[in-house]
Amino acid sequence: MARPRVPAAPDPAAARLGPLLTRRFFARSVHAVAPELIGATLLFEGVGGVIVEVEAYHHTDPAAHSYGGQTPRNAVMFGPPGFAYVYRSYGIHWCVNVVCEAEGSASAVLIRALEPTHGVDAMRARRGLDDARLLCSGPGKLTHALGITIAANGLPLDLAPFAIHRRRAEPDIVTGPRIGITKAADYPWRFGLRGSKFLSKPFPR
DNA sequence: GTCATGATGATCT
DNA sequence: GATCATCATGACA
Repeated sequence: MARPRVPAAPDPAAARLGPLLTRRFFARSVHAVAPELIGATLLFEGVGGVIVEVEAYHHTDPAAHSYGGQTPRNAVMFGPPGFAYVYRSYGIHWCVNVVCEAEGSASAVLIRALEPTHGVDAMRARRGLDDARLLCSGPGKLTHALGITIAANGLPLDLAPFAIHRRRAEPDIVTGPRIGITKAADYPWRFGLRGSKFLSKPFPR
């Protein structure tokens, strides 16, 4: 069925930002940080939205980039928490992670989808799309929409151009298996905002 | 709606 | 040479 293409209006409630998340927030287990990022607002140069989908990658996890040890690509994951780890995916896209836990623990949360709330016109221009549901509904899409590239690799998340604001209310969170991986594909380390129209894929029910 | 496929480059064997 | 933490497109139902 061809649904009429109606761009979703930004949720006015989502625009009420909580305080900035500081490095201390990220200095905890990825399994604690990942679900708490759902509902937070990620901005890059003032453009972004509400985080509606993330995945946790722990250094003991065969699917994590850090699993095989430190390399030039994943070096930021081995550094202190509260910094951005950006890598190229499939030779084409950029993906952004937030480094968690402690220096050397090499654990991170992949930001997979946003509900666009800030700078939506800029995102539409970069992506060449109107439908807000498609602007940031995937890890490669959201970096394109926000203008995040390898230049952001290693930048602190609590200073410009990044800002992540704490959520105001406790969201209804769904969990499920992660997307697009072959190793450890059964770990339920994908977290999402239940019922969101801005997910990269629906959660299995 | 589902499914298959090509693009494209760093990393690793 | 194979493997990717992906996306857009086009065939088909």
